[in-house]
Amino acid sequence: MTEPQIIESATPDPTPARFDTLPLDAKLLRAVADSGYALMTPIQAKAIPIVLEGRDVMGAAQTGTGKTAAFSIPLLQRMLKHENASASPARHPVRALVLAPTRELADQVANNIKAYAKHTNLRVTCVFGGIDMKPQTLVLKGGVEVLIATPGRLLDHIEAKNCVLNQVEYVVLDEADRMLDIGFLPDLQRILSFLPKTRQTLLFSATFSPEIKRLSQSYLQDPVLVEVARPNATAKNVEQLFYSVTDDDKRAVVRQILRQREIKQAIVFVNSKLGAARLARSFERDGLRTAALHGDKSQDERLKSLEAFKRGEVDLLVATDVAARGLDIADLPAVFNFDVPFNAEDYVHRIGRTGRAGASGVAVTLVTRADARLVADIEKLVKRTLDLQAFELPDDRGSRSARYEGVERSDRPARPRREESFYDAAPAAAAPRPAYRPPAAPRDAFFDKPYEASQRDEPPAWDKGAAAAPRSVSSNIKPKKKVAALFGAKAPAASLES
DNA sequence: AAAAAAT
Repeated sequence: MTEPQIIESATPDPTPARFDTLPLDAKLLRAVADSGYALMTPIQAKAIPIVLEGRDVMGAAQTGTGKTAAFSIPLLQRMLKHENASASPARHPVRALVLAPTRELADQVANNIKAYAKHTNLRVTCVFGGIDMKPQTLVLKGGVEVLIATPGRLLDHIEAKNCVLNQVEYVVLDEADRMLDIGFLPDLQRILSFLPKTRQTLLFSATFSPEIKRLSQSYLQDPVLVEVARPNATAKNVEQLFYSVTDDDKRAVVRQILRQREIKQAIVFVNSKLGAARLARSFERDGLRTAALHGDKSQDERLKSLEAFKRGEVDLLVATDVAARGLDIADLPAVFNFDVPFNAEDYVHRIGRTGRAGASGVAVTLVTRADARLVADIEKLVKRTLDLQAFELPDDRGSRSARYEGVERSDRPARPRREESFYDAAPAAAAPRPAYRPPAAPRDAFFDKPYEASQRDEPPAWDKGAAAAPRSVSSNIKPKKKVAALFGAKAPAASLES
């Protein structure tokens, strides 16, 4: 295997190039201008010319820097330029396939591509699960050139022979490292088995572990690695705060920070669907306009929650990692990690929901003593020393729910409906005092010393087996054996690390 | 220890 060519730029070009300097069809340039873009971001400036050349690309750039446009605009240009001569018009084969790991992201990417393609004759559609297949089937049978999909539903359509994929010329894996992880890989491989071997393949993500880089080489031909800044880097414009808390204090801490920093909107990430549902109810009782987004909700509810949040009708979106990747919510000021994510990569993606397109944002991560390993993993991945601070709540906790913690629900006094808004009704307002003390008085020795990746506490019960070997930073693909098994003996040896 | 993606 040949070494991939590496195009890298640590510092953004000081004079960003304009889209209209690119050799693009006027129809595309007009659509880009309609979208309000004149200047390219660094990943766009680097990747678009290479995609236009027809090369396979692995593109890595920080969250919120316009990766979707970086692959879709040159892809549309190539489709306009290179008519599919072999296709018989009656068959309407799909020419470009874009795969995404969540339904909401597939929908968003499809809407972007539709906007860029609006002056062309290319037909763009999106299929994903959770909704009726029939309308999707009708559209597919009518003919579609650009198909955006989540893996499961696409396989359904393939099996039902609703779409023809044997003439696909372009494949994009958005959030490529997620698409290549163990949970998606079997579906992905089945889908790829229906596609021609000769095609242009594009992989894009903000995070690529060395293992995934290696693995992805078996899906790329003579690829160019386009990297803007260090891989796995977090956006510079996101302030990252880490507070040591107890589980019981978490909700009050979030409320306190919302008030203190006057944060009007935030995503609160939790690690489980049930946790998301419960926490959303709790914030709702506190008078915050809250919506939940997780995989146990109907697709209709999921889209409604997200739309309400985007429209600003909702203050808090309590979500699982279904919302961690790719979702573009304009001007979101804050992200909370109510639970520390299990995968360090997901930390990078979660906090990437704020600070998009150059805006500033704050990311607050609540850390309990059980999270030491996870925080160390994040530290190692983002190659930053994380400053863990103690968080002191005001004496009165400012909340009924905190005071009645542990009391049977039926024993609680009926909660009066709030009339004032959450922010106006601040119960702690009478006692203005700093929300937290600097870590001068750490709670115990655990929080006293800085985390180190090598620091190992007694392994938790669930992780006894792994205690001997150091934990992989890329926990997505921890079970190396399984990955190797999928690829048999011919696991690719070429590495992008040089 | 979990979520996501098909039903």
